[in-house]
Amino acid sequence: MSDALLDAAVSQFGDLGLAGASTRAIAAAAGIAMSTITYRYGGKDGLYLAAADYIARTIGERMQPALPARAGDPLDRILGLVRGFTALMLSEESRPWARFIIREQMQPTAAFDRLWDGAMREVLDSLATGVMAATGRTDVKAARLTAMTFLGQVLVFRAARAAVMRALEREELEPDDVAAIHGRIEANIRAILNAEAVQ
Amino acid sequence: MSDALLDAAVSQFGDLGLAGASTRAIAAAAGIAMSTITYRYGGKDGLYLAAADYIARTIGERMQPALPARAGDPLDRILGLVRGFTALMLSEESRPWARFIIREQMQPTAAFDRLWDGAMREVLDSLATGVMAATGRTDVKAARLTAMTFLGQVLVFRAARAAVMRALEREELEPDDVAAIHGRIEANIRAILNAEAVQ
DNA sequence: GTCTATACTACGATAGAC
DNA sequence: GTCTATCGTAGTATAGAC
Repeated sequence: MSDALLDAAVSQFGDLGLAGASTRAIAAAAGIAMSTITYRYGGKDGLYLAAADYIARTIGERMQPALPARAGDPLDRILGLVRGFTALMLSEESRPWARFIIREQMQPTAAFDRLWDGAMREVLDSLATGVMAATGRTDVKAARLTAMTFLGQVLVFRAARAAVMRALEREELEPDDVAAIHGRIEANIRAILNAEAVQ
Repeated sequence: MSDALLDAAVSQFGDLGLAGASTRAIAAAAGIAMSTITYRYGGKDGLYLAAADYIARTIGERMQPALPARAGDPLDRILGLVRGFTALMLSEESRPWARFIIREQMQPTAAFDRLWDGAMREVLDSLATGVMAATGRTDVKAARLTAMTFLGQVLVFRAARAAVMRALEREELEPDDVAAIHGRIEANIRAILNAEAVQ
């Protein structure tokens, strides 16, 4: 379900933060009166939480297909999950809500619980399970740590996008940059899991 | 050189962003009158840029010892650089200015140039040079991409700190968590460089 | 339910005393 | 140089018309 008000809220909260965004501007972008926000969500804070739910729902839908830890090669499952996450992080679509999430990571509010429960925990668990299966190791915390380093290699291309663009000397990501990033990450993960596997 | 006003500015701009932070609150934290900010830096924007310079200077000083691409094993140089960066990202000291930088990454302003030139470019170049030396490869862009994935594995522990704490089921990072993170990252980098090295 | 009006608060900038 | 006092602007919330 699409919602003009929530789209505008995610975009502006993501770009400017809770304090920086204004309900006037959000309402204007959504084509409604500001007081309608008060009516529907009780105020700015309520709208912010609703935006978090909206993001969690969207990510959940996007990642769902890759999630189930069904039978199959664990390495393939991990690579599929990471590739999906990478594509998401590189996409323009992810920009506003990735910003939203990173802000919440740095300063969690009640909205972070909704993001974590609604979208993040499942992805991390699925990755950690795959890591254990692929390496033959059983330390859950260690597997989660490894999974985190996988996610970090992907996240950096969104969270440090400005530095990435300077490093690549580009104005924006070209298709061959995207391919190179996918290839680099996949090679890294293969190397790490390979080195970690118990004989 | 320490400066109460710049410390307060970095902290509050980092936590709340340019729009969210207020000059009144910054001045109060620094124990000066708000109008003194106008006098010294011309206004809020000027203070923000000065804060960026201050951060770049601080990071430059911290990373300086590990930077020179002197003789020695390239793998050791890389691991030393990454270990220093990891210690910085895990430290409480880095919290306020890491937030500041990540905000600038997501929405670069003129302040990003100062951060990039003053602190980041040198670290990335040094890492990329090390990657080329360690693997025997000569593609600079590819080496920078690899360096970025190294930094991403470190950055995630600051940028996604809230998720890390939930994954580790901790309230705050304990010494053995820090040791495990250092060990995980080092093992990953060894595996990646090893797999990448031309025979 | 959604709008327009308005009340109230907090912000950044500036002028002028010291 | 640093302060206090004040101005204009923009923010959220609310009351009341439709």
